[in-house]
Amino acid sequence: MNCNCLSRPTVLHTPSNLTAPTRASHLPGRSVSETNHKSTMTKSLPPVVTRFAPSPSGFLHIGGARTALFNWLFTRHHGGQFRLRIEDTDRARSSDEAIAAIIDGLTWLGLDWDDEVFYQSSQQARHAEVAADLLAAGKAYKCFATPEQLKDMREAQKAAGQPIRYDGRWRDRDPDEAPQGAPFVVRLRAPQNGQTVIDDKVQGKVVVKNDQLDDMVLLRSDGTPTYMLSVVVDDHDMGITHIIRGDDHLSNAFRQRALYDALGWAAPSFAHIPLIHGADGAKLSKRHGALGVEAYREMGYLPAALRNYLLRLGWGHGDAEIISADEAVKLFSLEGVGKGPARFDFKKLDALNAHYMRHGDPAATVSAAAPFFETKLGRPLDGDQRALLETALPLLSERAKTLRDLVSGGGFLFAERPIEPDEKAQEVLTDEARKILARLVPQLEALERWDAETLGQAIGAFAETEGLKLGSIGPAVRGALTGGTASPGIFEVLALLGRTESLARLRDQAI
RNA sequence: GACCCCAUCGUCUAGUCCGGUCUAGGACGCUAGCUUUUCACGCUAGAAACGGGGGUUCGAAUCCCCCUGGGGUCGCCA
Repeated sequence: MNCNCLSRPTVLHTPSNLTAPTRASHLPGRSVSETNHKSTMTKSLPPVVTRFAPSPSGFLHIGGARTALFNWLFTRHHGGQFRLRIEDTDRARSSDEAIAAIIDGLTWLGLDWDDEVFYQSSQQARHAEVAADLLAAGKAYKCFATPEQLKDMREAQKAAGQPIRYDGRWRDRDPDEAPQGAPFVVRLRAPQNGQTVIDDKVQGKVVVKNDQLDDMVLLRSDGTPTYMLSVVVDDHDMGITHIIRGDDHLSNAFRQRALYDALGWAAPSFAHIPLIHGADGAKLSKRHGALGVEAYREMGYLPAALRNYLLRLGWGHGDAEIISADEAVKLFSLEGVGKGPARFDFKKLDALNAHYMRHGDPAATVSAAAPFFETKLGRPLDGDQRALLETALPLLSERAKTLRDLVSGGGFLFAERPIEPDEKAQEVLTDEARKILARLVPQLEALERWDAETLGQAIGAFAETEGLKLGSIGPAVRGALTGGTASPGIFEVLALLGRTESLARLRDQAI
């Protein structure tokens, strides 16, 4: 697979990091020249510029997050620029909350973008101007067909078993035939013969006959640009070199390609990555399991784990499974992206999350876990408690898949006395067991050192003098200390809780 | 319906481009055993896939065709 991107002419693009970051500086608009400038920049290859262009009508869902990740990885791998563009052309369906959620989600995942956020709606005038130019050049035309007429047309086509597409009724008709002042849309006069070939970086060579494509709407009857026009103009103006996006845009690419050609612009490279499906194999949509990334955060997943999981979903590199962000940047390539859709599997995400909790950066895990503990406790963790959490982390994470599991397994650390043993613990804390506890307490009180090893020896010796096996006193100690029947080893728990608290909890249950 | 895309264990994938080293590898999950103060972790072992049919070839998971199955798109949404 060769990279024809290297020979693509680039647009003259002001390095945005050199301009003052004013409110308007990220609006290239008509200041962008269309001059091909390859000769003056021969020594450096055209830089890679990618973009993630979500529509702010929902939240950053998992599929979008992966698209962003792949763009980010590809860009960082090539040392290029990764831009964030909010496709808010449809103002009615856009919301500030959605924009905030997208930005929060990307930030949480550690996907940083270059330059300021670009808002597509800020370019409407530019888009309309491009359409006007096309109209003037005869490459676009006015279509006076009403929505009702088009609806009828489609129904007729469907009834006749014909392909559904605009029939070109105004393509060659004299605009003067339309009623005076009638509303119209502007459509692209797309080629009707021949074929269009897109050498997709993931899907390979894809060919579509031009007679399959109809004349798409560029400008709505209210004069606003459609998505199809906006993306092409913005991608061009922003100097985007590689468009990496969901598979669902593959057919759009052919229409957009026609627009590029009409405009005389070189099209960027395309890479259409497969969509993510739910565990049942059905498409992951907003109403079917497609959660926003914040939902994964709330479920207790670490960003590093989710990122690693998303990376491996649809991309592979030999047997590599655990891949750090740095390694991913080094290894990532579009060639490694699979062509088929992948199903989302929580079990594997769990496994990855467990790995990162156990072997990742402890400080990051503690920071991520703290809010979960605080929510559970209803109060903030103080410095000592945070430190306690950090020392307990290795023990706790061995028993957890998510940060939530950390809370359910480590809640005893911050529980307030007297601890209420749960049902199972109560069964273990028989009168007999409580008496044993009473005899154990003085033995522990006498200890000079209070660490797991010393405690282990002391309790072992106690068991021996009592003529008991460790297994018959352990559960009671655990029940008294944690209020439950599952926890890290009791010696470790004793050490974690400290002498004062441990003894107090044991006395609470002893009789 | 039309057009386009895809197809290896239950799931994610390696291998496919450059046919033989594939009695198809890894990971998650699953099963069994070991370890063990509980729960886990860990370790060991195991079950588990080239959708079907035709070709091409000495030889095909790998190349070609058809079928089947999945998916996407067909808006004055993005």
